[in-house]
Amino acid sequence: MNLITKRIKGTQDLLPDKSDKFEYVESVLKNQAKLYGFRLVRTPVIEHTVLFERSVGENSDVVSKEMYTFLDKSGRSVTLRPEGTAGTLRAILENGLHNNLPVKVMYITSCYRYEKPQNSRYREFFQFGVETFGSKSCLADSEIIFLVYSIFKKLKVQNLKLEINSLGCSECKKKFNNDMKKYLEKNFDNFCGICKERMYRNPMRVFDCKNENCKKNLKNAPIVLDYLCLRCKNHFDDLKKILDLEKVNYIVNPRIVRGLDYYTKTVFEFIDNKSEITVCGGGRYDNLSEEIGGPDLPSVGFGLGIERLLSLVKDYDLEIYPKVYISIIGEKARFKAVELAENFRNNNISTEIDILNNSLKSQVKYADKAKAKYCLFLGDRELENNFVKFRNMVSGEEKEIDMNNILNYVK
RNA sequence: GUGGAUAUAGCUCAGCUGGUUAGAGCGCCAGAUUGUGGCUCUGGAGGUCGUCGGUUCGAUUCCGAUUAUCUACCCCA
Repeated sequence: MNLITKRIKGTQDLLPDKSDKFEYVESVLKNQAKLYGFRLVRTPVIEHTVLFERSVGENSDVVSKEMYTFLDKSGRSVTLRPEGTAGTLRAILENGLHNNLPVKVMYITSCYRYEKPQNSRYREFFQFGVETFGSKSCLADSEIIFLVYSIFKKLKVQNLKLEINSLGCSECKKKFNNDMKKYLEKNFDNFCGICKERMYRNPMRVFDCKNENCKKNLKNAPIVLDYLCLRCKNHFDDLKKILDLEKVNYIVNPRIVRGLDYYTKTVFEFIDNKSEITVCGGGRYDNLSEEIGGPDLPSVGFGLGIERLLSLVKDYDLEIYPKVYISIIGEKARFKAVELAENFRNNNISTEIDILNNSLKSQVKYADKAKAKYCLFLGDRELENNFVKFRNMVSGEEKEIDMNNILNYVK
C-alpha cells in the first residue's frame, strides 16, 4: 500500500482493540470523580493565545516553544490548548459559575504540544483533570489527592509514588526566588547554559535540571519549605496530617517545582516507579484567576495523562461482544436475516449478520471470533418450515426454534 | 534543537561476503468436511524491499541524501 500521506507526527489512531480499554478507563475516571462531586465540563480545543501566555506563563517551556499557535483568517492569534486548566477556569469565570462556590468540575480532553514524541509523550494527548474553585482549605487539596488515589485503586494500578511539596504563596515564592538567585549567581560558572538562563527568569526551575553537575551544585541550595510563611506552613502541615490520617503514603520532595508558572502552595506528582514517568501532576494555583482578569479565586486541581495511565492498566472488564450472530445460507434467506437482525436490535440485543457473502464456515468462524453467545442459521429449510436453527456457541448445543418464538429465546 | 536505533506481505520478523522467480510464522480467503467455530492437513490471494540518487554487468543487500517511526536528553500529562 502506498498512501499519499500518513498520520501526523506524534498523533495516534485509537483502534478498536485499544478503544475498549480507553472507554473503560474513561468510565472509571468519570465515576470516581462523580463520587467526589465533580461534574463534567467541555471547553473548546482552541482559545485565544493570550490566555495561555498569561496563565501557563510566557517563560514556561510549554508556552515559549511547544504551542500550536497560528493566525486564523481574521488575523487573530489562536492556540490549540496545551493543557486543560486555563480554558476551564476561563469558562467558569466567563459564565459566572464562581458566584456559587465551590465549583467542582472535571474534564477529559485532547491537548496539543509541539515537541518531539517519545515514550508516553505525544503531540496530541488526552488529559483527565479536575479543578476545585473557591476553597482555600487544605481539605480541597486532600480531596483531589484522595480522588487520584481511588482512581488508581479502582484500576488496580500499583507501584506509584506520591511526591508532595509546597511552593508557598506569592510572598514566600518571591523571598525564596531571591535567595535562590543569589545562591545560583554565587556558583554561576558551575551551571549549564539552560540553568544560567533560568536563574534569571525563574530560578526555582533550576531544580528540574537533570544535569549531574548541576544537581551536585544544588546540594546546598536553599529549600523552598524553609521559606514558607506561617499560613503556608500550616496549610502544608495540615495537608500532611490529613494524608497521614487516611494512611496515604507520600514523600515530601522539596525539589518538585513543576513547569507551569501558575502553581502556588501545594504541588504534587504521582510517579510510576518503573519508568519514573509522571502520570498525574497538580497542585494549587490561587493567583491564576486574578492573573487572567478574574476575582480572587483560590483553586486547586490536577491533570492526569490518559495514555500514561492506559499503559499502567493491566486488566479490565468490558462486555462488548455481540450476543447473536445470524448466518445466512443461500440467497433467499438474506432478507429474512436482515429482518430478524433489526428485530433483535430493536429489542436491545446486540446482533451481527453476514455482510460479506462469506461461506457458512467462515460465517460461524466469525461468530466464534466475535465471541457471540448464539449463532442462528437461516436457510431454505428454515424458511420453508418457519423455524430457525439455534446454536449455543459455548456448549455447542443446537435446537430448532419456531420463527415466532425466536426473540424470546435469544433474550 | 542534540544523540542513538530502525524501515522487507495486513501484523511480527528472517534474508549469509551483492547474483535467477524475495521467504517464514500469525492473520485473511478457499478446499478436505456439497448447511456449522475452536484441532489438523492442503491450496490461494497479498510486496514499486520507505523515497531519491550513486557505485556495479547486476543492489533488498554497499555508499550518500531524504522522509517516517521508535528511543534518550530538554520539558511535561
